[in-house]
Amino acid sequence: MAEVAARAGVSAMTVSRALKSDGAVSEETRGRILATVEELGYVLDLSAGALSSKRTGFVAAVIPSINNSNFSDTARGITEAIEGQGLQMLLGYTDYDMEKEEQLVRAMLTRRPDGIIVTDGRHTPKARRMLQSAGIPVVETWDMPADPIDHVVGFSNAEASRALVHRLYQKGYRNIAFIGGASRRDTRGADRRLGYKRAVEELGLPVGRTISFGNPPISMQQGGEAIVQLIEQWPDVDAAVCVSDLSAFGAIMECHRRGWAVPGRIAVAGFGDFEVSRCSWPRITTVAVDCRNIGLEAGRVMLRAIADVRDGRRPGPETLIVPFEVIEREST
Amino acid sequence: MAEVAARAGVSAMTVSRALKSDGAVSEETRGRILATVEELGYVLDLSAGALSSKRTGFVAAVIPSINNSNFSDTARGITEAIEGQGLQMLLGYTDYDMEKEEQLVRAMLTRRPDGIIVTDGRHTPKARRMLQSAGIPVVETWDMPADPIDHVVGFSNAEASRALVHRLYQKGYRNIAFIGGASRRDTRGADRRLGYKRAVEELGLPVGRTISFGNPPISMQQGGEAIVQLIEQWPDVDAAVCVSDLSAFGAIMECHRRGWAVPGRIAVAGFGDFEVSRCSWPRITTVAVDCRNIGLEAGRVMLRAIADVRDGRRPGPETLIVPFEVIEREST
DNA sequence: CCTGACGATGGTATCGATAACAATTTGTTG
DNA sequence: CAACAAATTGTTATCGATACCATCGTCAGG
Repeated sequence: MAEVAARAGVSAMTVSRALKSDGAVSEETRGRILATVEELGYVLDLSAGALSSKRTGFVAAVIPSINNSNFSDTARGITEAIEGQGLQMLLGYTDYDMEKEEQLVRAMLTRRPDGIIVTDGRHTPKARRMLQSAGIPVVETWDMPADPIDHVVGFSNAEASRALVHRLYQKGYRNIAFIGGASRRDTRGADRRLGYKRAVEELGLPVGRTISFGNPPISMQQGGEAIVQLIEQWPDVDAAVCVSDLSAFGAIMECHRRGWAVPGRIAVAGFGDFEVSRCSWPRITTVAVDCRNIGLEAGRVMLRAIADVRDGRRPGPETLIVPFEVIEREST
Repeated sequence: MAEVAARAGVSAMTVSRALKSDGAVSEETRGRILATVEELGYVLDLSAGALSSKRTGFVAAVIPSINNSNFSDTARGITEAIEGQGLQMLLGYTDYDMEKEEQLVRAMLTRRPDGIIVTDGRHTPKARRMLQSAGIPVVETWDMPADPIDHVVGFSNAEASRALVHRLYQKGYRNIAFIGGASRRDTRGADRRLGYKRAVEELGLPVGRTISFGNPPISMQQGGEAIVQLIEQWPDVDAAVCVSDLSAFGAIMECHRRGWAVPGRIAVAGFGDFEVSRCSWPRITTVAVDCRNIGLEAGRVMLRAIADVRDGRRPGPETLIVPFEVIEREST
């Protein structure tokens, strides 16, 4: 930067100002400086700027999986919201593992992000403590935490799942099962199972029709294996609620292969409104959440929070509940 | 850090050493320091360390889309390779847009990564120049660039597509079409189309059976729309090669809906071996590339290159060709 | 008992930018 | 044209760690 400054006949400070959009520099000087920058191929070093300004321009985002289109949509939403504001997303994934989340949070805080967005309402005690004492805005998403750390942009997975079961009941199904992961690592999956459980209980339906299969993320293939197991174990089941659309799809395809009509022999519903659910045949009944919008809103909450910190304001945490919708299609 | 140092009765330098794995500190002192760190809840500030050590510990990774499981698998591979080496991935996506790639590269270089991995062999002239003059290792992946910038871990999309068409020919198909995106933004898609073109020409098959539909990423739904258009335009077509498995899946589902047998009325093949191709019915013939492995290898090449830079070595660029495989399934 | 090697630790300069304030120039108004 | 405000630019200290070199014991070998 000193070199650019010398060449343009100004001080380094003026170069610095010329390179920020809001810098107070005369148009003429800015032009000259930008030309010099171009000429020398100079690239600003934000890692140095971060040190003096005490703002890195990073927003850390922690998602369970980068391969799950629901969460990558959320990541896209976050990017959309913050890019253009001079912020850059620092993305990491936990593989649905709270221990890994803790490590990741630790690693990210080491980079001194201006804020952090996590995709869960539950954390290890250490992770929680780190998030609380980091001194930056925190947004928890995709969940309704019982005891929020700071801001929240989410919905109740249990409520959504419950609503889906009720819808199936209205349609006439009376023996409804749940297919989900075997591990409790996936807290959202656990919440969906809980919602299912509540619904069958309050509807007076047979309970305990639950197949647990594999570790998250539950794959299409596991859905296929699970539905076979389900039908063997409880032949009278007439509908299956799957923890996600992917397992629902796998289940339906396995049914096709075996000549079981969907619906007819068994109805299958999913969760998440993945593209495959809209394009497969039959199309899959599911719960749609606007994943990208969760990211957008989380990003916006983060922008406001960062601006508040910058300007010394101290407003309370925001809680945003995003809507979900049960979408009925041909699979039920 | 000064506070930790004072509390532990040592200098800041010793604290710094205690916090690196390779630091030369006596076990006793390290123990005392780590205890103090824990007690105070101190978190190392890498953004400051980066400035003095001139190594940020970032590896920038630029992929076309975060929603495409092929590329997110590659990103996972990169993470796997570099994490545990004190490196952190800085991920960005271009939406298959070379202009956006340029902006992204610019933004990433501003963070002074220790290396950068891009998912393409073609770039805007400016992007190319920036990558060349950044003074850090560059790995181009998923492609075989005509004129590599530095290291390469890839394969020829054209060759893969050509091999697929040949396999269809062996199976007896004689009127083979291609379904791809309308834009030339997706350079890999363009390469696949090129390979298709070469194959039908050298096999003496009818040429020009090409449907272009929508912007990348080509969705499932667009695959469905495209196959209808294809059959209307050339009713004698007996096989369709799709630019990706997702469009192939959409096409097959649309055929189901309309009662067109796959195969029979028309065979459909994809590209990428997405999970949906293994789990749908019929399962989809495709070209499998080990996406995660591309990331792993790219990460390893990067690790070596960074170590070389650190130790002042200056070996030539590596080129790694990863294998692809045509997998024949029931859809053809 | 001296010497040199080595392990452990400390002191100081420095990485490359920006904040904060100071200084200078320019413009405006009565 | 004086006087003051606004716009522009410069100076210096600083952000929080690490590189580099110096220092101080300790111990083995002669």
